[in-house]
Amino acid sequence: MIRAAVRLAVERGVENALIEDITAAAGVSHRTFSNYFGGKAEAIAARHLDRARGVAEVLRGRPASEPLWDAITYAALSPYRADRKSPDPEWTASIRLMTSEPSLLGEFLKTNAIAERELAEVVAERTGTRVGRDLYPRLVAATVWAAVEVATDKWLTTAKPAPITQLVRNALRQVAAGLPDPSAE
Amino acid sequence: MIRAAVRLAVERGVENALIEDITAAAGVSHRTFSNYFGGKAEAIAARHLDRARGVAEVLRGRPASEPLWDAITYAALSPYRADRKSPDPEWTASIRLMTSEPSLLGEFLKTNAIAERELAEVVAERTGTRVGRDLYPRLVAATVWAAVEVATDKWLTTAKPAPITQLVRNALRQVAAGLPDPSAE
DNA sequence: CGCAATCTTGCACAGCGGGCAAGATCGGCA
DNA sequence: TGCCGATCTTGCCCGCTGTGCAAGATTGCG
Repeated sequence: MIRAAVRLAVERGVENALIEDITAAAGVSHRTFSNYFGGKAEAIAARHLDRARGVAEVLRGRPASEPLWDAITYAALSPYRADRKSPDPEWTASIRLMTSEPSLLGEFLKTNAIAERELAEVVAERTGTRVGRDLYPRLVAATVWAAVEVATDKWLTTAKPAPITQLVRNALRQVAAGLPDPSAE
Repeated sequence: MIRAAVRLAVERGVENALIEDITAAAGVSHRTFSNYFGGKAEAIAARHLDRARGVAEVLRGRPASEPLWDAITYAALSPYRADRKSPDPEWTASIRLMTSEPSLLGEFLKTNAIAERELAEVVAERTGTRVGRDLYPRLVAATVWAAVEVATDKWLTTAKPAPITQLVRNALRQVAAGLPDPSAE
């Protein structure tokens, strides 16, 4: 069902991919679709949501002895490890779609916000901080996702991009170390 | 019109504030509303969008001699300077609404994304980097907004919060300096 | 087999977004 | 002042969407 939604939306554009078409392609009724998803956008974002939430999950599984940012980097790269070689073309297509179509962008950002929230929780556990009290875990989670988003976007929009794993690693290193003005010496 | 949308949505909830009601309260037709906004969410977020874009605008106006993060901090705090005393209650209400109502959250995040994009542009100008080529300006813009969002959220959800300007300043200082593990010594 | 819980479907309806064309309003210009 | 073009507003209309409701199908367990 998710696959049908993504495929049709990519093929003919989001506007021209009627829910009716999607449900027909998936062999379910219009009504069933609504039982599972709040709308077209949610269906298209569903796969990405799973991947994103996995990051927090993986981080939780890392040994406590591992340095925080090493563990974070490992977790942030984990979605790409699942892909045998270059990232799942269906996933990249959905990202491209969600970041380019205004009607989907909101849902895309929402999924990242959900994942970010969960990541902050795990970071808090690891660092002995509390999400409700300290800024730290939320700042870490927010900057991590910011780095991932920026790296992903660069990877998607550059002609001959470096491997996405390297871009993410690079971005994470920068935000972890701070971002002093490069033009000031 | 924007005011009417926010007021009604806050009073009776987003669901129960029909566009028809909003347009009636604003003295315009249903159709005119659609000419200006793509939907209820966009109307409610409009004010926040203006404030958010102002940050990039203000940063552009800062002297080039000012250290980057000082200028950024000044710009990030500028929306609050407009408010005579404590932040505009209408604005805070709209933020509360947008962050709590799932149907508005996407639009809220979109506005921040737009502002972030513009901020990245200005940061690039200032630091001699290029948005298309370097990760740096986008990482800065993204982390700045992350800091602002986290600080704002804490301010909104804490019982007796510190002044929001202080929270933002604090968050910005942390992300600018990097985020090493506080539990590791 | 039988029953209960869950999932799926069809129906119906209000709300929404937007194309279109007619009318109103406003600005400049002679 | 009076005219005209540009912009803004409105009403009409239609297809798409989301959801409450109730009936029917399916599944799993005893």
